[in-house]
Amino acid sequence: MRGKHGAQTDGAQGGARRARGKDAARARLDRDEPFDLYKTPGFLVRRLHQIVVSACYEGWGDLDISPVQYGALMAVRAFPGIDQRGLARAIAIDRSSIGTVSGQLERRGLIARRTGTRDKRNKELFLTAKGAAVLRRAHPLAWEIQDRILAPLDARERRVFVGLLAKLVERNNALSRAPLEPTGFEAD
Amino acid sequence: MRGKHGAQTDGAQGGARRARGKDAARARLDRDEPFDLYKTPGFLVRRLHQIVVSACYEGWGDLDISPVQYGALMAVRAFPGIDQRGLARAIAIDRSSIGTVSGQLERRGLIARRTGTRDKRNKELFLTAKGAAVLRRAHPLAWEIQDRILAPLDARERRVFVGLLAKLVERNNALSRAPLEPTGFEAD
DNA sequence: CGAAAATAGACAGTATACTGTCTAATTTGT
DNA sequence: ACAAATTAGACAGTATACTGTCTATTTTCG
Repeated sequence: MRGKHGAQTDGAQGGARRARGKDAARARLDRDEPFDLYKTPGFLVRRLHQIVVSACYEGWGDLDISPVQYGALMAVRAFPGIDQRGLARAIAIDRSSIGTVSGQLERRGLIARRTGTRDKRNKELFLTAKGAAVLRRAHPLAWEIQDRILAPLDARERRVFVGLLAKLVERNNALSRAPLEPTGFEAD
Repeated sequence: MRGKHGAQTDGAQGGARRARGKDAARARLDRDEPFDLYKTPGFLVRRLHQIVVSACYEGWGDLDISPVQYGALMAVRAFPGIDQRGLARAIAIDRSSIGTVSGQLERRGLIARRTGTRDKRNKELFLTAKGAAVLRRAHPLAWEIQDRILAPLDARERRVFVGLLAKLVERNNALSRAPLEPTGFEAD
C-alpha cells in the first residue's frame, strides 16, 4: 500500500516508531509480513466487482435490473428462443442460477418462458415487449455507468485495462466453474 | 413496441416459428446492434471475479476458506481485538455480511469472539492457534493462486494491470456500498 | 442527571453463485 | 425396441453481499 490506498493507512503498517497504544497490533504486523491484502489482485477484483454492481443499481435506478439480468435480457434478445442452459453458457452463469434469474425476469414480465416444442425438457426464452422496452432504456445507461467507472483512467489506460482484463478472462475461462461458451445458440 | 424490436417477441405471443438455427440468430445480431456484452468491463469484471473465487477454492483445497474469509483472517491477525464493524471496514464488506463471516470463522474455531470489555456492544475478534495455522498454510498458496490467474500476462503487463485495477478501485471507493476504510483499528 | 441520539450486533429478507440431488424427457447403444 | 445413459430443469442447501429493522448499550447534551 504505501500511499496506494491513501495515507490514512498508518494503522495498518506505517509509522511504527510512533506507536503508542496499539503495540500489540503493530507488533503482529511487523513480525511476520505486512497486511498486504490491499495489493492482491484477488482483493482488488472483488472490490471492483462490488463497485460495478453498485454503479449498475444506481445507474439503472428504477429499471431495477441487475448486471446479470441485463446480460440475460441482452442474450435473449440476441438469441430468441434460446433455452435456459444455452443462456447460462452464453452469459457464463451457473446452470442453477439461471433458473432463478429467468424466473425473476418472467415474473416481472420481461421475458416469456415456453416449454420447448421440439424438446419438452427445454424452456425456450423470448423477450417480451416490456423486456424490450426495459432494454432500450438500459442500454445507453450501461455505457454511462461504464464511463463513470472508467473515469479515473484516460483513453489509453482504458484500452489497456480492458484489453488486459479481456485477456485474463479469456485465458482463464476454463478455470471458472461456469465457463463462457459464446456459441450459445446452435439450434438443429 | 411492435415496430423495431417487436419481431423478437413474436415467438412469445404465438408465432411458433422455428428459428432456422444460426441464420435467425445472426440476422437479429446484425440488424440492431451486436451482442457486445462480452466487451463490456462490467461483464469482464464479473467473469474475473468468478474466476478468482473458483481459483481460490481450488487452490486452497482442504483449507476450505473463501477469499473473504482469508481476508478476514488476515485482518484479524493484523489487528487483534478488532471489532466486527472495524473488520468490515478493513476488508470492505457489508456490516451485515461480517456477522455471517465471523460467525462461520468462530464456528470453525479459526477466530474467537469476545464481548468487548470496555464497550459491551462490541465483539472483539482474535485469531486462534488453529486460525493462525490455517493462515500460515493459506498465505503461500495465495501467491500461487494469484500467479496462476495472472499467468496469461507477462511481468510488465501484470504491473500495468494491477496498477490500473488498484487505481480504479481506489478512485471508485466511494461508489461502492461497502467502501474500504483501511484505518480499521483505532483503539483508544 | 436523564432523555435523545448514535452505535454494535443480530436477524429477516432478497439477489447472485455455486453444489448436489431429483424428476421428466430424450438420446444412445445393444 | 427397449434399457441405460444423458440432458434440462427444478429444488434444497451453502456462501457472499446487500437492505432494513430490532435490541442492547453507550454517548451526547439540554
